[in-house]
Amino acid sequence: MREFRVQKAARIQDVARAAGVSTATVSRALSSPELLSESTRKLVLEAVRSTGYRANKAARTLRTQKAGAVLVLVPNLGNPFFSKILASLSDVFMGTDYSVLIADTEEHPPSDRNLVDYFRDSRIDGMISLDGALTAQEMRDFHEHGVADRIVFACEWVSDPAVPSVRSDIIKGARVAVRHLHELGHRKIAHVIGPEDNVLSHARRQGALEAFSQLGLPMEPRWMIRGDFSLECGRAAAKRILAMDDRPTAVCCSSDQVAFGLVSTLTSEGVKVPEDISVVGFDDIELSEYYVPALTTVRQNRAALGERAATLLMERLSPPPADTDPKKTSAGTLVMVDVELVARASTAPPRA
Amino acid sequence: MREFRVQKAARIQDVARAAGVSTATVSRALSSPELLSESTRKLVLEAVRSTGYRANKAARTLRTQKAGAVLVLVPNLGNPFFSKILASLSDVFMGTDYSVLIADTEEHPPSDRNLVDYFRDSRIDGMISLDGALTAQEMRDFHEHGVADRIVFACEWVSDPAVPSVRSDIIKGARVAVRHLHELGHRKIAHVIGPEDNVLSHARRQGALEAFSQLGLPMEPRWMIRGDFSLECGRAAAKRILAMDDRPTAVCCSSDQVAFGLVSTLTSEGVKVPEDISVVGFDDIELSEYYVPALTTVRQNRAALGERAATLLMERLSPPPADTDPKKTSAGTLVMVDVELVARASTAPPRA
DNA sequence: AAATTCACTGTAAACGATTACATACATCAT
DNA sequence: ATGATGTATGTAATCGTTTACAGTGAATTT
Repeated sequence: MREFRVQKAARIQDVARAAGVSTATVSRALSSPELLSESTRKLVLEAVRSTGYRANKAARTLRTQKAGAVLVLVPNLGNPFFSKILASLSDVFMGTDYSVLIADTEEHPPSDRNLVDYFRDSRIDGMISLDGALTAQEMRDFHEHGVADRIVFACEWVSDPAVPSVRSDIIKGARVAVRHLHELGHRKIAHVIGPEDNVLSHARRQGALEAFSQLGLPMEPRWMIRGDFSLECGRAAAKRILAMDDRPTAVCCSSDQVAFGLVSTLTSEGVKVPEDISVVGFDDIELSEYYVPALTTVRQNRAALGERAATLLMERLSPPPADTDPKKTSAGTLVMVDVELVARASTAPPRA
Repeated sequence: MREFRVQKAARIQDVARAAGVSTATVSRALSSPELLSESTRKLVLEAVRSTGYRANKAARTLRTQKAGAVLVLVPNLGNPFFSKILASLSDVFMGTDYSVLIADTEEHPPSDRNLVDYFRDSRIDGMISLDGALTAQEMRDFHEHGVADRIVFACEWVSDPAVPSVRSDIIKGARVAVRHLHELGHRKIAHVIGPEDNVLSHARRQGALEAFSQLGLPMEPRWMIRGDFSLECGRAAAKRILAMDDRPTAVCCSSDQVAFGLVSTLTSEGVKVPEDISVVGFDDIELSEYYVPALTTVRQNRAALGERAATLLMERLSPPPADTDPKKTSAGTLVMVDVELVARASTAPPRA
């Protein structure tokens, strides 16, 4: 095996010596080059190059009180819906001075985590939460430690007007899903809805109700199936539906995953989709287009959600020059991302 | 809106004052409590509690030269195969003093990233790469800066004996897939294989060749379809197959995603799976069980892959007491994780 | 010619922990 | 009584930056 000589990392002092200047000058050459004369700057930069110098992040963080990192809170990293948003977030931050830390909230409930500590021990400057289920206590902690304005919610959110959020137009999403089914001729429409305490469930229900009342359809309580957003929940919903005397002719699901669980189970029980029952998903993850049948669904622009949330957080972390109207950023912000129906093969007119 | 008084964070000095001891004692109370007398320890811990003290990570990192963080390199965060492994990795580290940093290598090719810098500026202590496509230059950098022994590969790997890796028994996987199809009666078996330069493609091919020669089957070059691991590639492969005069009766795919793309396209062209063509995937991601038809595939134990990689890295970062045999850990390690065939509905005997 | 300004650069004090070394006191063997 | 040993604590140096402040000439103003 080859031998390598491990060279000790150069510090700013070494660069200063190599260039024949003070450490202050080296520091300035890197962070505020406009303060230096053309010649010194070149000199220092050359010394930086030749020594292979790289500024120590810990020292810099300690001195500047800026961590240069953000934390992303993901409810379930294994879920492709979230992981795609994470990908888009990380893309934005890669081009900046911020590192991206992640934490999966699923395995770590509020009791055995302490989010505000990430701020307090200067590991992070800001946070993006894809999880709307932060506790009231946690939000209080954020306020008490003055970091509430360095948090952005994406997808889900908490009802705290001080904390901005980026979200899809869920209400519209639910509405267009129902409209689509109505146009195809469906009148008996079931819903698989998320957990009671979830903000998305509320919005979804509101959109559906709006559409139903506008179309003069009754909202049958027995066709509201409570669940969550998982594959397993779709399977359970299918079983509920199969057991009904008077089955719906179409189902709106709380996520694409639910739709997959539903279709898979219906199909293996001999109920055809879309011939016997039409199914609409929600999210439009990559796979939906390749499902059998290709899934009709409401597209959430996940790339945009991530990108907007990241941008929003960065703006808050390093506010633009002070001449900007302070009122503009001081208020809680709400960025709404449009959704659209993607009609594919899992929906069709009901049997005559 | 409620007003909050933002309290300035307590430093170790404040705790020392509150407890009437020196900062050294406070530090010891937290990191080596056995050095202190029972009474002082209690005294300090109470002061820590009352001041709400939390040690500043940057200062600690600077002083101890340990970052308390690891970087996970993911080829494509949006891919559920990887994100599940990431979830499992992050789970292990959550219980420790390490934070998890992530970087998506897809959007950031070797040219515009500098991995060794993460080590050099003391942002991280170690790294886990799910990407086997690190350049030779990058590996050389790691060696030169003496950090090669703080890297672990998972799933994919590079051919560097000094760097340990955790991987599935891919060769066996390919073998059992072929055997399964053979047992069902298939003799005309096609393969969608990954990129030429990918380590997994090699292993896969080797396993398939072994099985073919043992079974006395010929390996028809025209049934080797080059591709990658994506949905789109599955679609392309389907088109290739549809265009053939003499079609295979079964196809082994390089991933479940490829299988989805393949099945989806075959089906929409009127070719039935498994009646006309059987399809075997690779990975067994959550969705495979819920696909239509449920996908026969080779299960990679993603939770184990992540967990083992994380454990392996931690061992290397904080080696067990020196009385352990040094030879045991100094050599490159290879942890092999078992795979198994999961027979579901996408495979069946060929048409008579 | 003196005073003022300006453009650069250097000196040294932080930032907030950890830890080598020194010290103090009690205990114990001789 | 004396020195040795051990236990518990304190003092102060250190990690590697950034930046307030001070200083130095040269250019410009009065």
